[in-house]
Amino acid sequence: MNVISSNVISGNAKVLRSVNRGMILNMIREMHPISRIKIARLTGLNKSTVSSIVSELLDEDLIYEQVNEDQNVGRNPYNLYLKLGKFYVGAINIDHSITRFAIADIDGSIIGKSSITSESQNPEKFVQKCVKELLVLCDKFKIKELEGVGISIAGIVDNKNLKVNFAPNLGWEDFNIGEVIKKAFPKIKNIVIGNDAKASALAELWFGSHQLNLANFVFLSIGPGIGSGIVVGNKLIHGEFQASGEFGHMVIYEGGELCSCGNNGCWEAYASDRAIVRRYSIRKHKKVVQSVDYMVQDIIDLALNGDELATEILKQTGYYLGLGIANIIKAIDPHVIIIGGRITQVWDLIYPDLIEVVKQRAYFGRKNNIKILPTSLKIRPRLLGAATLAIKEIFDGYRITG
Amino acid sequence: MNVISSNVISGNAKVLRSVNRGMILNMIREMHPISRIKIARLTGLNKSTVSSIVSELLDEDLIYEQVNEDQNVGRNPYNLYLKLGKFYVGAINIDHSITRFAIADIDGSIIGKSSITSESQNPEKFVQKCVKELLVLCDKFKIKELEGVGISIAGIVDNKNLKVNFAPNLGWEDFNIGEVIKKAFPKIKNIVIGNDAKASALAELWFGSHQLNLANFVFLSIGPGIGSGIVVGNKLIHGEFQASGEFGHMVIYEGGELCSCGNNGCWEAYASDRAIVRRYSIRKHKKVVQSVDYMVQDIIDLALNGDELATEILKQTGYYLGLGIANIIKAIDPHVIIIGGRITQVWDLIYPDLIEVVKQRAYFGRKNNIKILPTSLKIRPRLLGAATLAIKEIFDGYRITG
DNA sequence: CGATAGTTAGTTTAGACAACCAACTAATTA
DNA sequence: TAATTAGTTGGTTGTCTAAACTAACTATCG
Repeated sequence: MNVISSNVISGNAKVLRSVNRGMILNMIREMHPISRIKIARLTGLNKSTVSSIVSELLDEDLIYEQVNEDQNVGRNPYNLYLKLGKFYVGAINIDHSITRFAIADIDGSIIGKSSITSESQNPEKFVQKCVKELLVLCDKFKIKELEGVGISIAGIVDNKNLKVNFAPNLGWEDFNIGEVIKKAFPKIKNIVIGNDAKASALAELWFGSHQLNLANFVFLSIGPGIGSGIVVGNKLIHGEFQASGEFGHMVIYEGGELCSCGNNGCWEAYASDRAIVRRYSIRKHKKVVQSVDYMVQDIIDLALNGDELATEILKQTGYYLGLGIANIIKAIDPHVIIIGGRITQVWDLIYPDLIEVVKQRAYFGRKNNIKILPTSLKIRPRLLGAATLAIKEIFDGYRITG
Repeated sequence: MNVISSNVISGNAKVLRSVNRGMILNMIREMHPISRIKIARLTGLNKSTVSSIVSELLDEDLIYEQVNEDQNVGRNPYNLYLKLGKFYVGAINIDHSITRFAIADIDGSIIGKSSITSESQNPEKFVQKCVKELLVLCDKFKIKELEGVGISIAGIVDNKNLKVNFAPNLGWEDFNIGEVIKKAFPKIKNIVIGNDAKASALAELWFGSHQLNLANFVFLSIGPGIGSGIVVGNKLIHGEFQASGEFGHMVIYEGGELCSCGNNGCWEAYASDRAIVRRYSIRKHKKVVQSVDYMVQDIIDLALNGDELATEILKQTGYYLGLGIANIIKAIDPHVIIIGGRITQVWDLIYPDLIEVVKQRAYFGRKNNIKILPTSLKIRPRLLGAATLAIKEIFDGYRITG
């Protein structure tokens, strides 16, 4: 029905250059060290074209070269590397209790970090405070300029208009966060905001160390609620209203437990940190005890020290996680599912029950192909995700698909 | 992690031409009548470039032009149209009971149709029979050559290798259907096979008459089971093992009704045609009666004639459909959900209960934006879908995305 | 052990291709 | 006849390719 479908564009010489430049730059980013000739072979481009683009990238200081000292027959190639220590981005992760900051290099390595307590009452003032905090970090690490700032936040966000549509934990609605940051950071080139789970997925995709093809995968972010980022063909699926991947509120038990959203039987009423605390406190104290953040870590620590009840509750959670993951597999059929959150601390505890349900419910003989793993990231995914949002802007360009 | 991500390619002059040619051809297909100048304005291409490509398309006989007789100031433009009556494709939809055939023009209009009873015992022989049937149709309508053949089938299929991985209703597994067709149709340019629900989604996307943007939508195919096709950014999501969109087997009621897959509480154990028959026959006869295909139409006819029990059972089905659809909305966040299957005959009966659950469970204030509609196709979606699979090959080319 | 052949990496230059631009023609109304 | 809009023509520009070149290394053989 619709015609110039969303982001499909026509091509000319400059677009062509941008496509090939982007391809080469990303290849160097992902595979460095790599030589011109290897790039030519992998991309199918003529080696003279590769040479021409590489010399542009050298001029732009995005990459550098070094002679390869291998002892092969023939002339040694120059190794090409991504250049670090030159361009930096700022990262802000706004969570319901703590807001974290970081400065990152374009390879995702963290230069410096800090954090403050989140304040939700006056979003404008709070974001101004965040920007100041970021500037302090820049000062501390003698960074004069940021190439961009990425903000990840628990809620539905509209990156195009730089707005937070709905962040229930913070109580923010239709807040134009981009405007506030633009005012405080008038010189900045890129401001990007994203949902925290989707940003985490990006971080895993770009900087994860699992030796797996993540072209099609789902990142599950388990916290008080459950969010996710769905990656298909190396790209995030955002959804028509930026609300895809809200698996936390899918029904798995029609008429079951009451969820924070007001409905019954949502997955996160069974498998989230909040559900763990609820189940544990009911069993332990015969009533529901609040304060999720504290408690879930306590329960995990108890389990790690051999506490029976805590262990039982967490194993149960593995089962419930598996139920929802089986649904995700049926919906998306990803190659891998990667899980982030405190629960990954007790991975060995939850995994057996989790994988058993998944295998039992994995339809169509995929039993041996299901890869479910904890995140490989050493930095908090949501914070590194915020950085990735900004880094992505530097490397993304046009792409040709066939 | 992976580098030359799947189907991303580098560009040169020829690829550029293909991108722009494809864009113009598809614009004529979707919007005809349209003039060169309008295409230039919409694509952003220079009008001389458009003229050059259009004259190529005229030479290839894919389009034709006609003077526009409007009374505007200035020279009248030539209207460009897609040329019909020149290229045809064959379509085969293999279902568990009936296999249908069609010859279609490249605008999706059906030239001729026929059908035979499905035979699953000897897949190779049966497919040979299908090919013969298609040749008979060609003969009947004096079509000398087919540009391609599309086959849609209820099951998991691997289009790359033209294999049926798993078709439980037919009992086929790892059957190389492409080889059989290639042998019988040695001259044919394109053979495409696809899952029936995914093919239906394509048919709705290409030839549906809902005046809606279907760039992001889900087609739900309700039959004995429930399958779906997920379209994101105008493209089908296939899944790592070609098994995405198998929403029929997601749990909505942990521990609930037994499903044909052996697990409990799957959506299709509540909302499929088979579930309708089961619930109706238990209430009517105090036991489960088999033969789904017959019975569901009977129950629908009863309801259309005012039968109370049939009406009640179908309204209940509306509720269960809504439950699963709410899950799909949370997973994918599509712009529209379109439903195909016999159940759409009683759309007015099921819709109120369906939409009520969906709105109740639609998180994040989307209550007024949810579009759930019956298919707009006049031809059986699964058959037109098979045709679309083959037609798509004629129009698809490289695309540049930003 | 040193000259030379063989091998591989990267550069240069000429040519092809496709899009762009500006000036043109064509066909209409005011 | 002026104004307007659609479409064509011919020259220009940007990018990729192909092939011949240079650069730098190893192997080997007299």
